Amino acid sequence: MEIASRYNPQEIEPRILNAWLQGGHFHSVSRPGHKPFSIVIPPPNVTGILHMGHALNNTIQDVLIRFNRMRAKDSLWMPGTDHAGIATQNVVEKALAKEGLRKEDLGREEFTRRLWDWKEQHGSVIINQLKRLGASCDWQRTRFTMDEAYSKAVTKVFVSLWNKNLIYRGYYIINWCPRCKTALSDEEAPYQQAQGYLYYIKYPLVSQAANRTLKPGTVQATQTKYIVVATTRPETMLGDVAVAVNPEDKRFASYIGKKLLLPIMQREIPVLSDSFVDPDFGTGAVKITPAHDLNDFEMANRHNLSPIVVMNPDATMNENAGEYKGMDRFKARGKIVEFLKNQDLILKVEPYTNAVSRCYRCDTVVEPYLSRQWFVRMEPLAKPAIKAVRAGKIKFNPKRWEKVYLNWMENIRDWCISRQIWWGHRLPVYYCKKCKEEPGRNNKSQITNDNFHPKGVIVAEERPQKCPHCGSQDIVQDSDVLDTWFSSWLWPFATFGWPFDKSQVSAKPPRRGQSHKSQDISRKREELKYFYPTNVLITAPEIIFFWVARMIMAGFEFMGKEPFRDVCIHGTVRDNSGRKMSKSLGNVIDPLDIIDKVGADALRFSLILLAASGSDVYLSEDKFLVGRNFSNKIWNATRFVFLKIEEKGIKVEDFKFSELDEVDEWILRELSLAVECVTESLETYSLNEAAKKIYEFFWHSFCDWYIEIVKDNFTLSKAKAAVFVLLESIKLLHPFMPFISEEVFNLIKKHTSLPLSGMLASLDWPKIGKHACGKPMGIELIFDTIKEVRNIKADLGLGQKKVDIEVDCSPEALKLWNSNQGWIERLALLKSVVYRKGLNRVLYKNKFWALNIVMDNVSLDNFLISLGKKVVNLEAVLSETKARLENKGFIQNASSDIIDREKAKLRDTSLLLQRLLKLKGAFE
RNA sequence: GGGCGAUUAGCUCAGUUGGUUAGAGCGCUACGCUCACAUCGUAGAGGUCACAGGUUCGAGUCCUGUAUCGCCCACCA
Repeated sequence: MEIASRYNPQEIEPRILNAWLQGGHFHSVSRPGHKPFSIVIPPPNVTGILHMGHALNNTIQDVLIRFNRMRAKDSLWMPGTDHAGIATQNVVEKALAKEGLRKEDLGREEFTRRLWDWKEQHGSVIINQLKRLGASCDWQRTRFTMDEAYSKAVTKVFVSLWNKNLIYRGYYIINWCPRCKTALSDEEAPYQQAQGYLYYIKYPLVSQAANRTLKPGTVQATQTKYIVVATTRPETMLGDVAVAVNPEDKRFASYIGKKLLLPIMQREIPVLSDSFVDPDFGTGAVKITPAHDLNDFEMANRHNLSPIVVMNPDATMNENAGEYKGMDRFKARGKIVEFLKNQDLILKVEPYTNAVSRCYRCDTVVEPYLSRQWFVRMEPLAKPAIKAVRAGKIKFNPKRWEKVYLNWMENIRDWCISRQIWWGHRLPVYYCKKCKEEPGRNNKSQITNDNFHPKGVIVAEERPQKCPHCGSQDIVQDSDVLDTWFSSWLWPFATFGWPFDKSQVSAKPPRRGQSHKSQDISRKREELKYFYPTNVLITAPEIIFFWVARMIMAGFEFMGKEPFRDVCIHGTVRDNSGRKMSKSLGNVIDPLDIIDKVGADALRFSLILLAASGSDVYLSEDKFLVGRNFSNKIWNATRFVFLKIEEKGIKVEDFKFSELDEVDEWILRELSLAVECVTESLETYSLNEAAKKIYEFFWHSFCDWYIEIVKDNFTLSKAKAAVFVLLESIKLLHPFMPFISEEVFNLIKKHTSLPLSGMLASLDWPKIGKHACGKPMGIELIFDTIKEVRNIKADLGLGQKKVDIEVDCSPEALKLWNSNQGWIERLALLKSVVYRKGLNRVLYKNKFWALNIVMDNVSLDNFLISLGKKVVNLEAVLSETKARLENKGFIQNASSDIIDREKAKLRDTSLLLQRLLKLKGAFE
């Protein structure tokens, strides 16, 4: 026998993978008259390496894709990677640093070339890792967000939004990393708790402070009236333009409209009222620094105050900072505090824990910074996206995420899309130098957001030859690139080749009668029409805002349709104590390591079992043993079947069953129920329900009962049934454990003469109900009897000893017993079964037979104890049931079948109880 | 500060519209190397379903409140 007794995924998985890829089993094309099923992969970062989150996310997608592929749908899983602007640039910059170079040393062009080199060399790492996981993506279609065709989509979208006045350039407070010198999105600047200080600073009233200079040795501020403001960043006070209080706050009512003298800068600033100010926080008065704080910026806008930027892009103080010019922001903070202390302008300093944003790549404290950036106006885009979800066109699963989505969408803010880095899609924005100088990005003290289409700014898909306004050829392109998400939000349709630009070059040779370009384009158009909207998007909760919501908006804006019909949000993968897995915590479990140890199938199956719909997954290495053990069980069940077939020289050529007995019928019925359950569960995205059902059926029905029963009576008929069940089981299993199921399929082909060909991945899904059998069967009662006999034997201390039993039964039941006696004796560990009328003791009884175990000289202690427990239980049930049936309310209100059930229960329980009491009495 | 979720066996979780004696896996205990599998088999122990009220003939399930934990959002200087 050449089948190993242990399943060895390391040998099998690479071979199967290769066969799938060679056979083109994952490629899908649109076929008129067929049904599509499509998913676009959440594109991993091109710098990424597979982590458990990916493993879970992609396993779920693969299960759905494989399931639908087997249901003969044209199943397309679109793979690809994301250029991940800052992350990738960071990786390459680090590599450069090893050569002692900075990107500026190379210049933009050369540095970008290096980035592409890096991508060519390392960009497919995660793709190959996904293949090892078993992901059945249509790999021929693998896309990259900076592919030429994809980039055209990005440019087109930018221009289109600009033309509709949905993109504008303007000043706003953004997250600014002074080290990277770029704007960051909110997700790129996560908050961290930081220990700092809250400084309470006195701002004197001008009426009293007028003509007084607040310099050392002159008038003491304590002698004047003042307002105290609290701040964590005293250096920003140099840019203060006002102090705000709550209009309801009586303490400050008399100050409103008056002027304060801003210490150090000696600038007069107004006291204004704004309901944003929380009278209960700090002193109830807020300094307004519009250029360095988002709230202040918005308040200043409300009150028509101009911001004053006091820092340079590298976070040193600028010329607006007076004597602190050139000083680093933190050094300036110290100096300013020192000065204020000397002036007695600090009331107190309190330790304070607040949230500080840090750059995710270099950990530098991010500065809220007034800067000229490009924005997308989101509200108009959000409207149809909100409507669609409300109308149920797009469904979230679990549903609760819908609220999260809607809440964000209804309070949506404009999207800062420009980044001051070099890796990404460059803005299709050109400046005519003659019409208008390219504006400096920083140091603006004026908030003048641009008009709709300002002069000298040209937004176009192609670089213009000359300025349409003045004809000048002195034109420069904006140096910024777009936020990575500005390309990912187009993923569900841009991956199909949209917008089908004619200049796209096809790699395919032209076909007869049509130029290859137009042929290619019309095919792509068809495919988009066929596969879009995609069926379902599988992603993690933290991606809802960045990506899911934006894809929905882009879908409606550019396709006029939702990008997907269902969104499944799965949980986060955590370590066993609930912490997120991260390199810095050192609690990462590497999926590739698990694949090496137990196989991709075991990894996949374990993950699905653990990931109950949308709940977080707590992992430790031992949790993968479930999958490993199950693999081995499947393997050995298969091994057993073919071992027997070989031993008996049986030829299985077809599934024409001529002589099914009760046991065969039972297992076929169980199989049918499993098919039904798994199918329904997969249709409703209850993957773990489906996985559990397969596990339960295969292990506990097929292996524990069926195989055990047929072991010593392995006929042709049994072989057929066993192979049939095996074949149908691995079909059910295939979406979850594609490798082992495929290998079992190979073995079936090898050891039988069944007309099977191709690969399991392309086979049809089992039909529901085909083998359901309505025949009432006593076989399950036999199972119960065997269990009960084992149970009693264990209590009697006869666990592994063979015993004689006596059975009293009807002639009909006797037939059942006789025809199955062999395996009954084996499974219940019996020496013999004697049939006789009337037993002098009944240990077990059901509707059809009663049974006694012949025994002498055994300890009855345990048996009587468990008998006693049973009696107590039954008495409780009995009195409960009685009480229920005597309850008028119950009789009046409960449905008739419930009442009937209770009546039956009363009958059965009291009979059983009587018998047990009698039995107990006989022993005592 | 708002919102959401969770709380069921030692651990991780199921429990469908309220209706038999609340289930599974892992772990644990006992026995067994029975010729597919010790990555196995058989049996067993283990739960006042977080707490307090309420609705109901009947609540793990519905309502209200409390506690603890977790997550998300937010402009609190």
